[in-house]
Amino acid sequence: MRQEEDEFGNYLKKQGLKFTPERVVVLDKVLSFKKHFNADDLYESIHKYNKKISRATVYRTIPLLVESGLIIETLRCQGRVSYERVIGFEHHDHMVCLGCGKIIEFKDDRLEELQAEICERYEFKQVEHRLGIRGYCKECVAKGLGKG
Amino acid sequence: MRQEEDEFGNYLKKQGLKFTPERVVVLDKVLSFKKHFNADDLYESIHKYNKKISRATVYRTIPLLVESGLIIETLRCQGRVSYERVIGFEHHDHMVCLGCGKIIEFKDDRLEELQAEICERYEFKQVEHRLGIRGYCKECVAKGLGKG
DNA sequence: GGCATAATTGAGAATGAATATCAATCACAA
DNA sequence: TTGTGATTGATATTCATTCTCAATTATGCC
Repeated sequence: MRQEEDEFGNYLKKQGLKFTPERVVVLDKVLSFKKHFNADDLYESIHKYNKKISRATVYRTIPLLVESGLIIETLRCQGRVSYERVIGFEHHDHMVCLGCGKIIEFKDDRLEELQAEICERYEFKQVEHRLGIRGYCKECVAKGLGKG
Repeated sequence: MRQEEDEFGNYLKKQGLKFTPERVVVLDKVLSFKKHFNADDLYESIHKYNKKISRATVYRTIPLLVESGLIIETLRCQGRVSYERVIGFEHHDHMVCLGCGKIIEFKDDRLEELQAEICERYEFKQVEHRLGIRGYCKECVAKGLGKG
C-alpha cells in the first residue's frame, strides 16, 4: 500500500470516516495525475475503466482529499475549480491567460523565500499557498487582446 | 465625474465599448464598497434603489471592471467569487487561518515587484493577481493547532 | 441636429457544476 | 457475527452564472 493511502486512511480514521474501496479508487486516480485536474476530469478518467464509481462519490471524495492535505485547490477557470497533488510534486505557481485559457506554470525561489519571510513576520504557520496571476499571454497580446 | 469613471470610460472607449448609464450605476456602487463583495451583493444593493438594472447587466459589467483594472477577483468562498476595489484601496494579499478562519491582509512591495518581473520574463501582461497563504495564525498555533 | 450601426439592455430561459436526497449497502469496532 | 452509522449510486435539485433575442441606445460621422 502506498504511503498516500496510509496517509488518507489515517486521516479518515481520525475523523471517524471509512476507508472504502471507492475512496481508494479516487485517491489512486488522483495520484496518477501529473498536472491539474478538476472534478470532471477525475470522474471521466475513473469512469473509463470503472463504471461503478459515481460522479457523486468523486465530488464527495475531493474535499476529503483536500482536508487530508493530499491535494490543494489551485485555480478557478471557466467556472471550474482545479486541484493538484501536493506530495511528490514541486510547488509552482500559475499564470492564467484570460484570452485563450492557457495555464503557464512557474516557480521562483525568491518568491517562496519572500512568502516564508512574510509568514514569519506575522508569526503565521504556512500550510500552503496559491498564487494566480491573471492576464494575457504573449500570443494573445500579439493578437491584440488585453490592450489598455 | 470621478476619476474612476474616467478610467472606466477610457477603458471602454479603447475597447470600442459603450459607456452606458447602467455601467455607471454599477461602477458607482462598486466604488461604495469598502470590503469584498460578490456579484449578488452588488446586484442586491443596486436593486434596492434601482429596479431597472438587471442581474444580467451586473454580471456583464463585472468582467469589464476586472479587465479595466478597477476591481480584482479575490477569494472564492462557498462557490461564490468575491471581488474588491483596486484603486483607492491599496492592493493586498491574504492569509487565511485554517484554525479560526481569520483573514489577515498584508502587503509587500518586493512581492509585487517580483511578480512584475516574472511576468516580464514570460512576456505575460498581468491584469491582476491573487496570493492566498493558508495556514495557522499565531493564536491558533499557540493553541496547538497546525502541528506536524 | 439627425442617421447609421453595432453595442447594450432586460427578461426570462438555459446551462451546468456542485450538492442534496434516499433507500440499499457496506466498513468496522465490539 | 452483528449492530450501527457512514457511504454509495442514481437521480433530482439547487442556484450562480451565462445565453438568447427583440427592443433600445450610445457614439461616430455627416
